[in-house]
Amino acid sequence: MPATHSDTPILSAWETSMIDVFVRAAGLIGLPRSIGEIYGLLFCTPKALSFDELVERLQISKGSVSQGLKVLRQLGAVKLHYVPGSRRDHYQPELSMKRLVRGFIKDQFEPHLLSGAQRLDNIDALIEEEGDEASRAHALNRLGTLRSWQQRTRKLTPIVMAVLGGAKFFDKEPTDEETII
Amino acid sequence: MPATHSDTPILSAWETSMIDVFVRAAGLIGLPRSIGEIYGLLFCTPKALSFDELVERLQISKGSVSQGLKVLRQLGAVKLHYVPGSRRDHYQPELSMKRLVRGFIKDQFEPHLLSGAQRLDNIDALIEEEGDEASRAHALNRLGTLRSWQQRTRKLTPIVMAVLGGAKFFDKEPTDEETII
DNA sequence: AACTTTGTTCAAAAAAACTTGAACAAAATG
DNA sequence: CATTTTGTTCAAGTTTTTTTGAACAAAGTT
Repeated sequence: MPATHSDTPILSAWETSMIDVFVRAAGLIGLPRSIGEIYGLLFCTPKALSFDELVERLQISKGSVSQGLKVLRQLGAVKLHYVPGSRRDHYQPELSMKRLVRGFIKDQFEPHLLSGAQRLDNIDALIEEEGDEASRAHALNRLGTLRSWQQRTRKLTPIVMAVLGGAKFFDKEPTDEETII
Repeated sequence: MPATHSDTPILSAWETSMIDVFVRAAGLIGLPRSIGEIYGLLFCTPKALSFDELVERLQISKGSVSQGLKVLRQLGAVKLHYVPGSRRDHYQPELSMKRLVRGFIKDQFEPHLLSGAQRLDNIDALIEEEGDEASRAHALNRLGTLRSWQQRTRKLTPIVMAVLGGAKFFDKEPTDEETII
């Protein structure tokens, strides 16, 4: 019997399938497969896993695991779990959907939205130094549309978070402030 | 004067910048640059543009424009605009954020959610044919978490649409049905 | 019917994103 | 302090995605 490697290197059928779900989900939000795999395996496993265990069970390189964990930490999607006997870092998945979504929005969405606001101001300036009155008017009109889209997107975020928090939520008018918790 | 090509082949500064905004936005939701460019130029331009005008002004291949318009049509992000004098198809951008978002969700998100539901049932079956009682219990527990995430995501969609519609919105309890419009 | 216009398709080229693994750094251990 | 353990970095390799452009189809013109 040519035992190439022992212990628990192979993933069970249900683990493979569940990891696959996370790989797809990762793809959906623009994250690489390896990140889906890492989070997925942590999600499947009862105990915290070390760096090495991730490398071994997922059969991916140390580089991928290192970079993947870095991103997952930034997103707040994994937490370091101190294990007394061991010098290694151990990881557990964040299981709160609300926190996962917040991390993603804060890290991947909001930065784009904010830089976007500045860009629109630049475009505004560029339009002012343009050709005839009529085309300037149209350009400013479209810019206004874009600004309204941005605003609405910003308003959406806290609402989404509120709903995920299982919160009671109330909103009288589109122009009103939201009452959240 | 070596006039390589005439008319309006070059984009103005503000057009370039505004198109850039859409290219970034496209990237954010996983669509190729060319699609951002096409929608962006349509968004900048007062009149409907033909296939050829898109090719010429954006300086991209016919293939890219053809495929890009196909996707944009599927998403409902562009509309065919009949122009009396011309045999060519002319396109205008969809300007309603609500419709744009709905198109995107319907086309890119919901399919994954639905197929996801089936996948979870398969995983359920796989877990049942597994090792010891304890690990099965944990696996089923995690599967339950995943199902609750799915459900919440499904609940979110109509809420997002309602908010984008500028609608009055009310929700007493997490478990309640939503009252929309 | 032959020709032109308009747009699609798809294989190949180009570009972008992801993964790997070897070299490296940091810190603990003996 | 030399050695081992643990994890990071990054250039090079691989894979995936996107773009191109030439061949093709469909439909209108003359």
